This record gives sequence, C-alpha cells and structure tokens, in this order.
Amino acid sequence: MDKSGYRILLVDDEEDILEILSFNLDREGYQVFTATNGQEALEVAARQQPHLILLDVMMPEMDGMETCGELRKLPGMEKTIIVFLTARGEDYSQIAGFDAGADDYLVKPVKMKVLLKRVEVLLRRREQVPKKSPGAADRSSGSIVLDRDRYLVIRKGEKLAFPRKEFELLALLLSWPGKVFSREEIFDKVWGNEVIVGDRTLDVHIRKIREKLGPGYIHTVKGVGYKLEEKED
Amino acid sequence: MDKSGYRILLVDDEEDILEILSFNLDREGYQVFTATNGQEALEVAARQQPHLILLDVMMPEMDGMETCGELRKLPGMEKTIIVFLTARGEDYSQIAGFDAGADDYLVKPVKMKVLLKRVEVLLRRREQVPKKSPGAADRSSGSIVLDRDRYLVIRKGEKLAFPRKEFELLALLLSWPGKVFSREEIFDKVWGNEVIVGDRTLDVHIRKIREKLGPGYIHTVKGVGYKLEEKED
DNA sequence: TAAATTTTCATTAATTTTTCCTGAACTGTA
DNA sequence: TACAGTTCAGGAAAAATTAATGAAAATTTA
Repeated sequence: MDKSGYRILLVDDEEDILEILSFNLDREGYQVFTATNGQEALEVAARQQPHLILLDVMMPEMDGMETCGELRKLPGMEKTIIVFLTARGEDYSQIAGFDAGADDYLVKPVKMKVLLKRVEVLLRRREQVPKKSPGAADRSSGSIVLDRDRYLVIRKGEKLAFPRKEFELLALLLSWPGKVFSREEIFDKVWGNEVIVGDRTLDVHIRKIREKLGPGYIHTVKGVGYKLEEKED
Repeated sequence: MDKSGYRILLVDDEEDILEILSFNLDREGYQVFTATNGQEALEVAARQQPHLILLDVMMPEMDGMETCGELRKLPGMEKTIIVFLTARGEDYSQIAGFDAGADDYLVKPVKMKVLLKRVEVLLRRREQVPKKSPGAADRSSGSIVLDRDRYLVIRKGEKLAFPRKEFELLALLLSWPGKVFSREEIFDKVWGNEVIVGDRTLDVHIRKIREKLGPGYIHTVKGVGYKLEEKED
C-alpha cells in the first residue's frame, strides 16, 4: 500500500500524544496533520480533506463526539474515516452505541503497532479498488457479486434470487475462485459438522446454481470436488 | 503422535468456550494456552510460540482476522498454523478469502471430535518437512508446477487438468525431480499399501501423463522405476 | 395450506481406473 | 548371432467410481 497518498488528521488536546502519533504515522509514510481542539480540527479538515481522522474523545470545549458530528457535516467529509481514541474506563456503551458517526474506536493506551495496523486496515477497506495481481490467486471474483444482506447474486448487473443453501454454497465457492472445494469441506462449511446429508444433495444444489448462473461457472473435478472459475476453458 | 510437544493457543472472548476447548485439548496431551482478546493473544503468542492457534473470528475490539494479521507479523510466527473459528452464515468471502492468512477454518458449532481430529491433522501436516536432494532441481524451479488448490498442473503457463490418480502420481514424481521411484514405492505412496493393483495399471497412468505433458518429462528406468526430469535427453 | 426450499432416490451418463493383449526393446546366455 | 526371458509401451475395452438428471418426498416458510 502506498501510504504517501493518504492524509491523516490527528486531533488531541495533549501535545505529547500528538507528537508520538505524528512521528509514527509520518514514519509510515502518511501525510499527517494535527489539531489540538475541535475548532481547529474542523478548519484543518476542511482545508486538507484528510482520508482518516484520529479523534480523541476527551477534549475540553468541544469533545470528540461533538467534533465528529460537525466534521461529518463538512462537504466531502461524509465518508471520511473517523476513529475515536478513548481512555479505558470511559463508557463504552456511550461510545460504541451513539451515532455520532465514528467508524471505529481505539482504547488508550494503544500499542503503536496496533494503531498503525488499524489505520492501515481502515484505509484499505475504504479504498475498495480491487486490483488484480497477475498470476497470483485472485480471490476477488469477476462478474459475480454477492449481496449477503438481500441474498442476491448479481451477475453482470442482473439480480438473481438465491435460496439460502444455494447462496451459502455459492458464497463458499466464490470465497476463493479457482480453489477446488472437496465435498467434505463443503459439507463442513455450508451444512456444519453436525448435519449429515446425502452426497446427492450437494449435486442437486450445484445443479440448481448452474441452472441459475448458466454454464461455465461451476466446474466439477471428479473425485475431488467443485470449483468456481469464470474464464477457464 | 506425541502431542505433549505441541503448544496450542486458544483465543476466544467467551470464557466458557475457552474452558471446554482447553479441557479437551489438554486431555489429549497438548500444552494449552488461552487468551480472551486479540491483544492478549499477541502477547501470549509472542511468549509461548505456539504451533497452532485457534482463533475466534468474532471478537470485540480486535477481531480474529485483524489479530491473525498481527500474529503473522510476529517473529517466528509466519508459519504457525492459524485456524479460524467462525459462526455459520458469516461471510465466507471475508473469512476464507482475504489475505488474513488463516490455514483453515472451522464452523461453529464444532463437534469436539471433529476439532481434535482437525488439529491433529494440521499439526501432522506441518510436521512433514519436504526433503531436498542436494543436486536435484527444486520442484518449483522447473517448468511444471502443481497447484493443489486448483488441482491443476501448470506447464509453461499452460493449465492442464489432471484426474486424481494421475495428479497424485505426478505429484509424487515431482516431489523429487530426478529421483527414480520404484514401482513398489509408487504403489505404496499413491495407492496405499492396502490396495493392490496390477503392474500394468501404473504403465497406463504413466502413459496418460506422458500424453498430457508431452515427451521428455517422464523417463523410464527399466527394471527400476520411473523418474521425472525436464532437461535430460 | 400453498409455495418454496431442501433432501432423497433411482437411473442414466460420464469419467476414471484397471485389466488384458500384442508387440517392441532390452538383458543375458549359449 | 540367435534365443529365451523380462519389462515396458500402446491400443482397446471392461470394470468401477463418481456425478448429472428427472422426479418426487420431506421439510420449512409465508
């Protein structure tokens, strides 16, 4: 990940903390900005348009949550990642529960390694630019996308309704396109290790999925299992 | 298998589960350690250097996948076996996919017997150290590569589908390019010592492989066995 | 209760695995 | 060199395994 393309805003009333965080994030390659209070945070944020904001909850005058609410109102800041920094012992229910609009929160004291990792993960998640690594096992699928909330399978924009078992099965295959999943593995992951169903059951589900997706997606590897692959033969 | 030589780390935020797993694994003879959150897991792992880590995906603060990523970064932990414990219905693409770096995952509820078996198998698998012959070609260096996950044989970038027996046979030969495998050895490794098949069976499989790979790969050493070699005559 | 979903079952189909037979290549020997 | 005795390759096909299919029963859901 090229970190130099990311702007991070740190907001804390303690200069010491700002300095430590700043030092470490800077060393990682991020562009770092700081603010020591809510008001300042809003100004810097508006000007710099950071990708991620680390916000201390406990601050005088305008606290983290209020600042967060204000930040969210700024143009282009609706999707900025806002992470709360909170001291241990503060009321989690208040922090985790409220809808001030934070994306995540960290409990102080935070190990720097953890914080850096979290920042990285959050940025990457928001990045959502699925790159293709040539040659390597590409686990992001091409034309098939799952909508787990609605139990929909979207293939080339077309929405297909899938019943639960079929959906779960497809989801499993899709979780690693190309990988051959053995029957055992499929039963284990889709049905669970409690339930025991006949071998033909799986065949039938595979057939149903094939009927909906059309041919060329699910391939049988006789004696081994099934795999999903879009391009191949 | 002497289980007392293995250290297993259990990570789950639910104490009950930890207790049950701990009890059972302990009874099997493993050395068991526990942690109730990702942070603790990292600390214990760093100190105890476990051989296998059972990691619940759903945990507060730092979830299993994130923890996994962190664990992988610890020194000497690159090859530790990490197994995810996941509830059925969770997004497979999140669990199996992504580069969290898990070796396997189990779906809850897991039968204890299943879990113990899986642990045993995984530990044993990791035990086998692939032997290298000094002068021989490395299996990855040649133009033939096996992709076990996809069950494909890749020869000069070209993907070839191999049926099971042929795949296993080729895998054996490829495990030590240049070495001559005796018929006896091949039958033992590929068919297992219980199954008894005629001598001609092997010839036929070799022929099939030759048909697919083309000549120049598998060489017959009359009266001794077969070997795979890419360069020689 | 009807509709949809999931599972089973009997058959059929396809592929894989194995056997068998013929002949070529090689080995050692008279 | 010619002769038996092995050992393996190649063609063809039987045997066995495994999966696809059609239809229907069982189960769950709406």
